Amino acid sequence: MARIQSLRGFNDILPSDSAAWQHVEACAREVFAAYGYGEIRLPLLERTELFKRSIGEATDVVEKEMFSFKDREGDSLTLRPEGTASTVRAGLEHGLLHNQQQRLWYAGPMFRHERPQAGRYRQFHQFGVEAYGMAGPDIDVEVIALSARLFKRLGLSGLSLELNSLGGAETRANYRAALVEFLKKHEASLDADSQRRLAINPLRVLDSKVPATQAIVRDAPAIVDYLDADSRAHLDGLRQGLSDLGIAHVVNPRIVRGLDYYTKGVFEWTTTQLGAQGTVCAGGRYDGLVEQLGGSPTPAVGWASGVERLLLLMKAQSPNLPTHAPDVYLCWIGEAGRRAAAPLAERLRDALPRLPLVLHAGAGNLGAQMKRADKCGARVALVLGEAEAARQVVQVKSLRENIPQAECAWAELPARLAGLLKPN
RNA sequence: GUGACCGUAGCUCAGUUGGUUAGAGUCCCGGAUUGUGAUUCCGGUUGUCGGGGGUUCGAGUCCCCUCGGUCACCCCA
Repeated sequence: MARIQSLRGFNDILPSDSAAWQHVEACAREVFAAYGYGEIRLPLLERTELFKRSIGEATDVVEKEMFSFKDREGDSLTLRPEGTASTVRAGLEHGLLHNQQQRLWYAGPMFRHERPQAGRYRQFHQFGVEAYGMAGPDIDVEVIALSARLFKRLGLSGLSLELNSLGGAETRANYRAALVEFLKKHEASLDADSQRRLAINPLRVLDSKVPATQAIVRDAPAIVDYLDADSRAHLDGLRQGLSDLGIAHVVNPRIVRGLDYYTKGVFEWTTTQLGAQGTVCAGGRYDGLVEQLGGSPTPAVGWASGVERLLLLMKAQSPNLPTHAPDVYLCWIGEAGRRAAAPLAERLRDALPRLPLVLHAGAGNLGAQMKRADKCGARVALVLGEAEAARQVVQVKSLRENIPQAECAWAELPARLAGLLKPN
């Protein structure tokens, strides 16, 4: 009989990995709090129309990557492919964006119907920040500094920050016209994909990896030369602010972003250590989106980061990620030991609520129990037999360090075990 | 959506030009040690060889289809 398996690209996160996930999430939460960002929790399902109107009809995400379906009333619904659209929708719905500043963060699963590969899954997890109501580059600098601090906290190295500016709507239109004019002259020499993009989304041609196309694109007009004064000043301010904070970056005129709502400054954190999916965090300014979704004109900037990619990178860079290994394994022998063990375990948990302690359950002689204690990664095994129960003591055996086994009275145990608690 | 490679025990894998009853390591269980793990020794359990069809006296092995995985294209976090 065929067993039911998870859907393609939908992964289970097992206990052997979930400690590392929790660590990343906890670090992110702390950093968001340190900058005064408030969490917003959003539904996973939205009206399809929301994503069409925000991300853009002609983008790949909307054209062919959304999990969309009709519900029982015949409405078209979509599992969210990203978080920004929902954040704006919720902000407008609850009046969060009207004439005020907001610093928000979110975290959770996103869904895109793509062919899975390293660092790319159909259900993947992002956390992101969004800041509303602040037009100057100082807030762009802030969200980037926040991301840099987070990556540092996670122990990541070797990431590089690339910036570009897409300008406002007007410069984008001007630049687009100039670019199309240039590319038309070389149309015959472009690869097939780029020829197709020329008609649909010419900016993406800049991003092509085909060598022949790259050679042509090298001489193409650069958007930087078309920037309006406002966008120009914004980019300069952003760069200055980053330099003031010592955050290294390069301007890469070829980074474009596949979502239509971006304006002015956009950026990506990338690594060369993750194969083809090297972008670990990306974002930018989207000053037009709030108005586009029915609000008043509101400046906005934000980014999103992929948790799976961060974890892949952490695994590649640091050999020991956190685990769920308990500190203490309590073994017992005989009926008297068994009956004394559970109350003792509860007393220890009362005294040391954060001490992970596993009480042996089920069958198994002492040898088997010690084996379990070792295998589950405990640092200390406690042994409680008939003799110990009668005298209200336990044997304390260190499993990881060369410390002789010693006896300890129940009353002294909390003090003795407190030293095992991990800092923080 | 396109392409390449790969599917044999819970895990990592071997399996000869097609040839008896499909193997190893690991893991797990028991014992050597009726109360001491990680080392050692002994014994034991673990299989729809991804699924279906075909060729053949005979298929884990060859062919076709299909499903799944990995990586890349594309795209993006």
